[in-house]
Amino acid sequence: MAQQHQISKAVISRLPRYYRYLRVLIEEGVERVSSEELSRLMKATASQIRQDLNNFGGFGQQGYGYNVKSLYNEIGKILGVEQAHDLIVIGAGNLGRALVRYKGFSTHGFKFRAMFDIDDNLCGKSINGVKVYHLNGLLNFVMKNKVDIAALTIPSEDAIKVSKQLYSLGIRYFWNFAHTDLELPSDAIVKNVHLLDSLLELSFEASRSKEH
Amino acid sequence: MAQQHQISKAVISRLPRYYRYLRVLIEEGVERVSSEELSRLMKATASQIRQDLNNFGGFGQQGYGYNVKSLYNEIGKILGVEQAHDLIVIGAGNLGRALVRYKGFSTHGFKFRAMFDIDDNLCGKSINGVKVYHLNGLLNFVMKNKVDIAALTIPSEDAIKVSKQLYSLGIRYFWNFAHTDLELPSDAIVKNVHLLDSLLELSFEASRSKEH
DNA sequence: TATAGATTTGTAGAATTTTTAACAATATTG
DNA sequence: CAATATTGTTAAAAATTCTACAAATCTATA
Repeated sequence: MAQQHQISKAVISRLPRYYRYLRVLIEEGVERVSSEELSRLMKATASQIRQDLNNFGGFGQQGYGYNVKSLYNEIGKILGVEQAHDLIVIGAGNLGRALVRYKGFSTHGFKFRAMFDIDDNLCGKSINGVKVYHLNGLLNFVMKNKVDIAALTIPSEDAIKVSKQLYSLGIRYFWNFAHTDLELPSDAIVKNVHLLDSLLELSFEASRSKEH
Repeated sequence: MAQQHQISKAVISRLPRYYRYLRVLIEEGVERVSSEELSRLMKATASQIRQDLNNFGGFGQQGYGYNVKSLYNEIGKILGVEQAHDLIVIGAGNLGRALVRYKGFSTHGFKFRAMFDIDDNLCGKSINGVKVYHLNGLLNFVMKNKVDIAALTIPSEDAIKVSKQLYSLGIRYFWNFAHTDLELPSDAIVKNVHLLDSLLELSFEASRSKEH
């Protein structure tokens, strides 16, 4: 096994962005790229790019730069897109439906296996080929199927409750869209998408500039 | 005008979270809170909380702590929830619809004024009281109405194009859900919600832990 | 093919930013 | 009024970013 020195959060959060830009370069038929070129494109410093990538190994070559395709693949490996990830979505409202309908996830190994809701009008339906079950069937489903990640698109209190159930069933990865923090043991890994928080940051900037 | 020393991004990104927790405390009828109590609740250090809040003024009192309600209001002011913010949503798909349907935004001063789409089946409809117009009418609408923030829930290329148009019409605040960075002058302020990026971070953690 | 000059990485160390610790100053409480 | 609680703030520690450059490779040319 390779060395497993701790990668900083700041670095991890930038990886998907590198991945994104590299994909664009591939689509444009670009074969090689230097950290300098990439930095201009991404509005980052070349030094940061080199240092970030070097956390995972020397992907570049002096005098040449980086091979776009192979760097893309390496970052993909690091991000785990080569493994299949099985997801369930709790909540089949607009947000949940938006998730299962977005094409981009499936091309990176994410497979939506089921949705769950308490609304009887939704249960039994299929959204983009993903079946909606009643929340009552959640426990049964999770015991019988491989589930890696649970996406939570339900109100805060429900999200806290359901995430605890899912944790007790062994699920450790949560993609949380509820407007609250989850209350889980520390080995659970939660990625929050707090839309109001992000909108408030925008509001902060907007109000602030008006003061001048 | 008060001093306007630069507030760090890290601090700003924590403000909405303070705001969220304080609201919960208000709902629970809690009148005062110390940085120590809050830190336990929020899993942060008390020191960080005190220092963050102190960027904006001495809201606390030695020997007492912080008055929950007044701190909540102060942070609300800082975040600009007292001003009305007029939003438009570009893209009336599931994601756009999820935004205009979510109750939480309107209670903080955010008003969705219109949605725009190119799908004729959607145009003319109303979603949660918000009318969907054809994208052709965007320019006209923006010239005749106050628009503070544009939410973009359309594919990447379209988002880049439309955001440039909106910028040229004077809009400076963008809430971008497209899977790309926008290409705008530096006085535009963009908050990105890159769902795939956030899912990939989760995938990174999941893959990483499997290696052990 | 050999070679000189240009390019570009990987990395050590400096600078900056962010977080945490510690405590004097001050208010609260009984 | 003494004991306790808790802030605001200074200073230290830790984390992150940037600068600078030696080492390695590439490219063009004779």
